Amino acid sequence: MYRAVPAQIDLTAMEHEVLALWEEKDTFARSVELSQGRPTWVFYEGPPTANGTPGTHHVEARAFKDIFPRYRTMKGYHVPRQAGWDCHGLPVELAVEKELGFSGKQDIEKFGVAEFNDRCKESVLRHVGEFTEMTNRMGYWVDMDSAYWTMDANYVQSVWWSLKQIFDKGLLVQDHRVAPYCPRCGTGLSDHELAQGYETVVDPSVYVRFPVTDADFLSKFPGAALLVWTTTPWTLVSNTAVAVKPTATYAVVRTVDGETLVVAAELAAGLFEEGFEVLATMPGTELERLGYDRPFDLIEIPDAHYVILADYVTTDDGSGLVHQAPAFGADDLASCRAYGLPVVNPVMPNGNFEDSVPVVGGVFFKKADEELVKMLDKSGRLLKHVQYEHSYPHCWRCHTPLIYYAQPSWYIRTTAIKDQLIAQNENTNWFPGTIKHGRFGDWLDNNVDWALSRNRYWGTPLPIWRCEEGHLTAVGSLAELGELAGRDVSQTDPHRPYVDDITIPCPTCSATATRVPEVIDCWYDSGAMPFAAVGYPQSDVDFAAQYPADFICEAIDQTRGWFYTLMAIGTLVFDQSSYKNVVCLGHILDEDGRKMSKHLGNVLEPIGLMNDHGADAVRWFMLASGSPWQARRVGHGAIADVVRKTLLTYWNTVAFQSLYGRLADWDPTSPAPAVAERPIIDRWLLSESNRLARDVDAALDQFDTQAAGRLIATFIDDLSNWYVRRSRRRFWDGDAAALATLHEALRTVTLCMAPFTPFITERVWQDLFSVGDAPDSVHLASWPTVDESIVDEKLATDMALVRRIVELGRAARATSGVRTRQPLRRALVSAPGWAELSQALRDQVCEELNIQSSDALDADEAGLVDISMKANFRALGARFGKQTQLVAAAISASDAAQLHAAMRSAASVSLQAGELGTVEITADDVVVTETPREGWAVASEGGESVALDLTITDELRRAGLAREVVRAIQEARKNAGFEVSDRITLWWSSVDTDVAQMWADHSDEIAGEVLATVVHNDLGGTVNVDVPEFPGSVGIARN
RNA sequence: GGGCCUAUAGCUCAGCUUGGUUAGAGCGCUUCCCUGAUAAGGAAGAGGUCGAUGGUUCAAGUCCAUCUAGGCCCA
Repeated sequence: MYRAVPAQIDLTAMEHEVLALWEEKDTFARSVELSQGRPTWVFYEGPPTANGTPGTHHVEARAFKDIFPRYRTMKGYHVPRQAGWDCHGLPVELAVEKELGFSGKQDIEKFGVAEFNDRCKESVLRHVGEFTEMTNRMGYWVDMDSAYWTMDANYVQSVWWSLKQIFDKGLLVQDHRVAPYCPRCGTGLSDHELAQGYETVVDPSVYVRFPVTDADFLSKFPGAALLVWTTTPWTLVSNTAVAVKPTATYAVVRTVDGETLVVAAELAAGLFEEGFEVLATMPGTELERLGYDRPFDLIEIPDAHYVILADYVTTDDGSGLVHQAPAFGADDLASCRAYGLPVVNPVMPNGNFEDSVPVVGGVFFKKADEELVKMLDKSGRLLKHVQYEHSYPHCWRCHTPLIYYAQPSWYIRTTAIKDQLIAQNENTNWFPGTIKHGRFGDWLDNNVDWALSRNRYWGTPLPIWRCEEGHLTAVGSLAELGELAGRDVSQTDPHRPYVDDITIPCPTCSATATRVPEVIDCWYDSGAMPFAAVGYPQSDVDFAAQYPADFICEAIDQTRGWFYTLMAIGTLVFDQSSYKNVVCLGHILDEDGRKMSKHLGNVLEPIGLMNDHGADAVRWFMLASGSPWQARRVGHGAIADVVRKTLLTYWNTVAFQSLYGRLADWDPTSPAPAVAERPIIDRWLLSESNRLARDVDAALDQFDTQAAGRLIATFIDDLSNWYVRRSRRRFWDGDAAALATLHEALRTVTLCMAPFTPFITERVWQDLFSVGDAPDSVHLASWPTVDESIVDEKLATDMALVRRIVELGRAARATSGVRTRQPLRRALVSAPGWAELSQALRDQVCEELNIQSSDALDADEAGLVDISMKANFRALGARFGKQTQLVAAAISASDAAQLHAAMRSAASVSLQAGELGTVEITADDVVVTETPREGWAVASEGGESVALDLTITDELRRAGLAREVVRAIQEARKNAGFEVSDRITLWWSSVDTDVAQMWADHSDEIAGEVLATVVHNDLGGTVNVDVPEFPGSVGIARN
């Protein structure tokens, strides 16, 4: 026996009950336990950075991270799900700095690193609580009790171990890195900080002559000079090279002043407006290694000062020749390094030139511009000097102009394993596929070494100890460190400042070695989670069994974040990427298509959103509404739609089944009638539900939640608005086949939906399906088994035709103005396939349209119909190609009726198609539409038409009246608050003979419909029934 | 500057892989119908140069190229 299911449901309240049920029964833990021993499907949770409150975009990612493990569990896999938290990093530090009102590293040092890191840790713990609450509320099943924390001592040591592996391979090295740097605060800035500080400034823009010194070149072009453009004259002191674009065309020009200059050909006209003469042109490649004389001779830069090639150079502005100062530009550094050029930096960390530099010694870098430009002018090097307005990054704290500044930095030489990375990517399945060779593939193709170190505090300390001699020792664990130090340090917090205090005698020279001051990029932490999360290799785990992941999922911004670091570290340490399938989500936007941000005030708070609409609705929206790969707009309207359209329709069908199942005292565990014995509409529904289970399975196997969701939504609509609508009468009668069929169909769709909407399906499972030896949770149940013998594609096609014919019939009724309650005698149907349809299916049409009989509109009626015919281009195009139009024209020009008649008697017909001559046409080459002529209500579409006979006889009119009476009584019953199962007594009274005749003919039928046990031809009843335009009175009373 | 994604009804989106001649759904709007599960359901109507241009083709929303606009990532 079912539990009673209310027709109305408060989704949010229901979800809280379900959460309590899961809690009480420990359902998640049991679902993982019960699958022990089955094949493992490996999932890695990408740790959210716990440095802020969770947003709606986290719900999106977590919905996807939840659905596939649930689905795979139902499919018979064991899917452990370990949560994780990303604890380190600059965002956490910045948040704490803000809380403490700090404005830079000096404040942190003053405050104390130990104290500061404690605050960072505390901040992480605080935010993790909010994530946990959101995660629970949305029904994301992930084990938070065993969560990994990137700040845990064991985690840090796993990271150390992996860095040691990389160090031992010679791939962890120290080098220079150019990064934005604030000379006042003495700190580098992250990209995020950089974005906050752009200000519009006016800088000098200078064109400077660099005289060529190459003898060969000068012999061809005496007195030639390179024309070089820059907006940072102070960097000219450090000029090391000049870069040209290898693929651009350069010209040697003679100006009106008789000067010989080298510039990019396409920029010459803009630079020399007074006119110029082109002496020669050449590709950039021919200028390579051309020597020149540098503008200032203030500092030593050995083995330099020639032209190099660099792809990044553009010919959009300037001169097409770019001055290179590798200490002050990331591009400069990369291109100069390719030529082995030296990196010379005369600017001190405080932003001033070193005192030893002539002229500008002790001057703040930006202040030097003026003096240097004056010198260039004096020496005759300056060709052109204009003021140039552009946006330049400033420190967001102190507004000091930032300097792009080379600092020593630790790198992982990922470029050395680039080919391996590309090969690993080839073996990875991306969803959507475009990312693989697009955004991610491009990133790998243009791989640069990973700048690993950060000059910060709250991070995994770089485990390298260095002695005065410069010998480096990589350390893989606290135990190892203890051995080296000669004392037990296993209980030491492996963070700064504690780990900094541990010194070791250098294994090479025995001098004292101290840890290098840097911490590492927190992206490395998260990329190390496949092994660090389980404490490998220090712990005792079967690592091979859970590496690599079968599935990971994050939003698209992770292409250069986690997706990359996971693959890179996996490849560096294990020669294999850490994941096989990756789902890459688009971003979530607000209702107006803007990015959600606190600044704009358009953030949807996730818990509020879920309490407004229900977590199921939000999940369904994320998973099945629109394309998950694309940026999507989220708003209350769209989510409310999910509730109304999908969830409540599903729920109401369940409530309907429960209501009539209970009324009939139907036992879901009792043997059901054999499928083959059931009415055709039951067989259709069972075929559809088997198709559903099969097709949703196939879609989810390909990570396509959108397609799967569409299948489910369509099925729910079919279920409610076709199967139940058509079968209501059988449910009123407690028909066992109908109850069994709907029960089975609901069971299938409930299982298919369970990974999407875990709450409502759990509730339905409890109410309808958790009986006998069935699992006590839908989430412990298996994916529905598909019985292919029940799938009937022909029946699906036939039913689709029936439903199209019904639609046409409804349209015809609407145009005729004859309401549906008025029975009609006959419908004529013209549609391919109609003639072969079984009587049972035709009966569906008649019942739905309230028509007594339906017949094929065939040759016998030919005189009554108009026939129109048009070409079937798909068929004709395949046969006639270029001549298709000729044949189509011939078809429309011919007499449709004649042609149609000819086709009925012969397989093919000859037709004159203009210059093409005679062609043979078959019935497949045309689309025929037949429409009756007079006295019929007609609707047609796409070669199918329905005609209704509008003749209304007295019998039909009385039958219509009987229906009218039934409807009025039903309404009265409902208004009077009768239960649907209440039996009644019926009274009627009328002096009209026609009405009397109607009662004589239809009394039993009416009584049956309205559950009347007795009918009196008299006045009476407790409830008066108002039948419109009824000459007399009708009354009812509950028995 | 580079890469990727997107552009279809007032709004949110399918359709594009596999080209076929009145281009679909939902929401909203107008009119009507139906209703003993339903906050439902159904019919008709208004509303579309399928971002622009050019090309391929007998035929282009769909394939190709270029462009425009927006978004994301990177410089």
